[in-house]
Order: sequence, then C-alpha cells, then structure tokens
Amino acid sequence: MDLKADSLTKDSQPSNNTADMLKAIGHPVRWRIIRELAKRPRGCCGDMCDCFTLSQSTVSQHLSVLKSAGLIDVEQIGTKSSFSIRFDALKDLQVEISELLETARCNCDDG
Amino acid sequence: MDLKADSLTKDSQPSNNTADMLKAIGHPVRWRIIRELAKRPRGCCGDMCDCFTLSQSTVSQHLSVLKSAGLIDVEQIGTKSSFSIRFDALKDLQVEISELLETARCNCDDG
DNA sequence: TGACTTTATCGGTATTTACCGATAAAGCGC
DNA sequence: GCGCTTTATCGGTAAATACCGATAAAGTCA
Repeated sequence: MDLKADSLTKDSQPSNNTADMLKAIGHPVRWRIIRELAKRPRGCCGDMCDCFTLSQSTVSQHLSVLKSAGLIDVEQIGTKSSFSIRFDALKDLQVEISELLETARCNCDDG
Repeated sequence: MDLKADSLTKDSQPSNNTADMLKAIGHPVRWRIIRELAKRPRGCCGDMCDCFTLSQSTVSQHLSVLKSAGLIDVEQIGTKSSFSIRFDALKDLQVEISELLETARCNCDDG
C-alpha cells in the first residue's frame, strides 16, 4: 500500500477494520459474491465459480479476501468449503455508514 | 484491475457504481477524509492535509478518487477547492448495504 | 505587476492486486 | 487402495495503486 507508517497517527480514534471490510467488498467480483451468498443460507466455492467466467483459483482467492476481512464464515463439509455471510460484520458496516450519513446531515450547510 | 472483460457477464443486473464507491472509501486515508468532511459543511484540500502526514499531492489525489466515485462534490472558491459530502451517494450506499443485510436475513439458516 | 497561496497534474518508483495454470491436499464412494 | 471431486496454495505476470517531489495553473492582495 506504500502508506507511510505514521500517516494516520493524527487519527484520534483507534484503528478499526471498517476500511478493510469496505475494501474487500469494493471489488465487483467480491461485491457480487457477497450478494450471491446473501441469497442463500450458504454456498461453496463451486457455486460462486458458476457466477463468473473466472478460474476456480481466482474465485477461491476472492473468497479468502472476504474471509480475512471478517465478512464471511467458512465451514468445512466433506471436501467442500461452505461459506456464509457474517451478519455482525455486515451490520457493523451498515451502522458505520449510517452514522457517517447522520454526522453529515447534522453538519451540512442547511442544517 | 486485470479483470477479464466478461467475468461479470453472468450478472443479470446492470453494472452499478456501488463497488466503485465502496472501493473508494475502502482505503484508510479516504475513509478518514470522508469522515472528516462529514464533520463540517465543507473542507478544502489544505484542511484534509492537516489530518495526515501525507504530501499535498497525495491528499489531492485521494480527494480526486472520492470525487470520481461520486462521493464528494467540489466547488471552486478563489484559489481553494471546497469539498463537500454528496448525500445521495452516501444514502445509496447505505441503502445497498441495508438491502444486502435484509436479503441475508431472509435467506439465512434460521430465518 | 509581482509575491504569495492553494491546488492539480506530471513523471517516476515501489508495492499491491488480480489473474492464470499447475499442483497439492483431503474427503468421498466404489 | 483408487479414481473422483473440491478447494487451497504456489509461482509467475501484467496492471493498478499509493506515494513522492517538482511544477504548472490560477486566484488574491499589496
């Protein structure tokens, strides 16, 4: 990321993983994966592969990114990896955005 | 992005800019900038520079990314560029996340 | 006009990301 | 055990990103 180590030190708030989560779903493929997963209780890597023309390894890596960001859970079932949405994370994200919007409303020019 | 041109063609929905917006705020510096801008009616590049130890050019470029994603507006005032939050965009983002969460709730194992 | 302020853009570099094919690992069913 | 399915990981490459300093552009103000 080539981000200077102290470039955020002026931030009074402790670092959180909101930006990480946003970054994770801020890719068209991963955003799509999340929406596909939201449509069903769970889905395996193969299911997600069916949604794209990408290689299996690429899809697997995208799932891994979502996992690392804490947005999905994995459960091993036989040879399959069963992925599912993590509500807490999604909820946190929703709250963050809502709070941001509310803050902006309070401080905008007209009110 | 090195994304195969047709990798999303199976997506029934037309492309939207949600992923672009998420990607834009999915960087710690830009996420911080957005939150800083939300705190005030408007802010110029110099104001944002004060929040970081990054160079002016770098901050300017981050602002440019946010602008391109449609998350902020710019108004020229003298030599200064006055940036402000775009509510519509933020609201769209909030709705998208909320809908995602709702979809997930409806389709989860215990729902 | 000339010095100053403010911001955008350019050129360059280092790092990260996104993708692929190949292969390894691990469970399933015969 | 053996072949099959499924997924993760490795090695490699191309592209995008993040940063910087230098400089240009454009308004302000004396």
